[in-house]
Amino acid sequence: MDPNSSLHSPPSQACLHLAQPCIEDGRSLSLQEQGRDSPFLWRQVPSSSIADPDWFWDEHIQAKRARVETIVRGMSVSPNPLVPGSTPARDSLCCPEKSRERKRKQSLPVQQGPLKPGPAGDRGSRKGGPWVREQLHLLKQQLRHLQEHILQAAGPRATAQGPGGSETGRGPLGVKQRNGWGSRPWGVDSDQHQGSSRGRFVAEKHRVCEGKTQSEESRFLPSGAGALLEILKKELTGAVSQAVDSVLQKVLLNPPGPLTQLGRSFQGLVPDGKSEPCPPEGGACKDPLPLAALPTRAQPQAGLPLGTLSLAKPLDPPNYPVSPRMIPKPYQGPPANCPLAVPPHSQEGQVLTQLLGRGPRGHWHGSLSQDSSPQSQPSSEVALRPWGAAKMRPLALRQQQCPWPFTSTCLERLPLIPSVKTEQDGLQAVTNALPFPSSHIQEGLNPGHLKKAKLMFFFTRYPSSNLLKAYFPDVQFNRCVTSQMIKWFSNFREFYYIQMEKFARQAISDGVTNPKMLVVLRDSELFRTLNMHYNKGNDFEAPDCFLEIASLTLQEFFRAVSAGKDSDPSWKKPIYKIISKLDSDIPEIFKSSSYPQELFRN
DNA sequence: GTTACACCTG
DNA sequence: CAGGTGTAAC
Repeated sequence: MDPNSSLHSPPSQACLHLAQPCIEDGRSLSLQEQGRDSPFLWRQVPSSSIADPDWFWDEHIQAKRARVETIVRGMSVSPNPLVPGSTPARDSLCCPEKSRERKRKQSLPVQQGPLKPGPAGDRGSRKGGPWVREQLHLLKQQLRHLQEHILQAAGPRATAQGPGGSETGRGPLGVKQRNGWGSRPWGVDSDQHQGSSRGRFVAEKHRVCEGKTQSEESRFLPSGAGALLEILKKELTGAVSQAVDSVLQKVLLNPPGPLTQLGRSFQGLVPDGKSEPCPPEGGACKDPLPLAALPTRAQPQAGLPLGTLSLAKPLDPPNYPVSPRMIPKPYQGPPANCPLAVPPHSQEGQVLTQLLGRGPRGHWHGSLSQDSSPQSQPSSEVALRPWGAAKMRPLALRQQQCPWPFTSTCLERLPLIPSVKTEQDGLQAVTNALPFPSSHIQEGLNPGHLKKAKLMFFFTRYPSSNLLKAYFPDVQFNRCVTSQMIKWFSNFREFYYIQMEKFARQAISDGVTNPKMLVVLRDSELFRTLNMHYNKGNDFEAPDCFLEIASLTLQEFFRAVSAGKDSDPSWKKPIYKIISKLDSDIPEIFKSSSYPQELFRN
């Protein structure tokens, strides 16, 4: 509404407290540093096809596709985290009531356990990061090889494609491919979905190279073949790039390690059709923004007349570079295990699943195989989800019970399931090449949704049901689900206000007299408490606007208590009213159905 | 009557 | 975090 009313409160020290570690390119560098020779997958590529005659194009194409699949398949059996069943069977398959009880007691710990930061967390991130990088490299290498082969196949007509001949293709292509995700000639989403600021940067750089490369290649080909070649290359490149992008997105959103922070530049990456154009240049991808300069709406000014504050709670398109800066934190990710049984038709997704699942919070990233393979065998399903096997029951199974605590109302969801599945299947068919289907409606809320809701609390304390619907596109909202989610936020608020009151009283008892002295900083205990509650893994950086809201809330409590208003039974109401008007826009990235979840149920 | 909320409880 | 309850607004 009034984005400009975002009076950035100068006085708020919170805004100045921006010293955040910028680990931006730790990953990028690693990506390039990683060896480029990763032979094992490419051994499978029959080099003989290189010499295929022109008229063998079709077969050649098929072969290449097959190879891509093979590669992906090969990757899908890569080492996988294995977490010795720390998670008991999650759902009771018999009694809904029991199921609910169990859910209450188990789902939470499950979520919180791995999320818990701390010394023990190191293992995961250290493992996950390199592994993911390695996988990314493999993908990129494969892409490069594919293109080389294509070029070489075209070569016979052109220059000799001897050992040195490959240089023809390798030169320019090599450059292009080293940054695999930056090269998407056809530009399907190349512009909007760079997985990171670096990715974008790289992409720009290579677009230049690309033109040259292609023109060079074209010279060697007959016009028709050249066109075909281009198309092929685009397709192949696209598939791989998309996979890389997707993985990258997931990885970055749920960084296994000191990857990088990124803005919402990749928001559109999610193949859920809800992608949004990446803001033209500028801010979008440069994330390590001085948050202080962000258009945080509704920046409360402590001491400012409330009337002057932006009360808007509307959803303007937030240009809000959320700064889902992933704080590199040690995370104990589930150790890898190596699932052998892979549903044949979900390999691609599975690769990604594994990539993602290895992230620090494996339980967050679920296996996606269910979507792509509705009939996937339970056994393999379990095998693929070592870190939460029990929780990741095959959809088919889950659907037959009410997975959710709501015994009566929940039943109404059951009829929806078939259609949901149908939709998923359809999507799967359409987006066959897509790494993972992210647009599937869920008929219930899972821990990932809870996590997301908690993070959203940083931006909105009083979300409307419509807002929730907008930000949980993968949730099939019904009365039951809506109530649950509303209840979540109610609980969040409860905790929030309790803390506020507690700290306000403490400040008073500590002799503080000036409410403006009460500023919530990132290193303040209050913030830590809150952050621990809403952002346990600390994998998201709370926005500064939250600090400001927190500061204001604290001050309001302080004032009220100081003034003795707490004798009035409803003394908190005015505070609630104030705070309820200070919701900020939630970053668009949160609208992604796969952010930051993709949990076991997916 | 429904919805959303705060509050209390387990 | 969920359930229950009372309240208030629509």
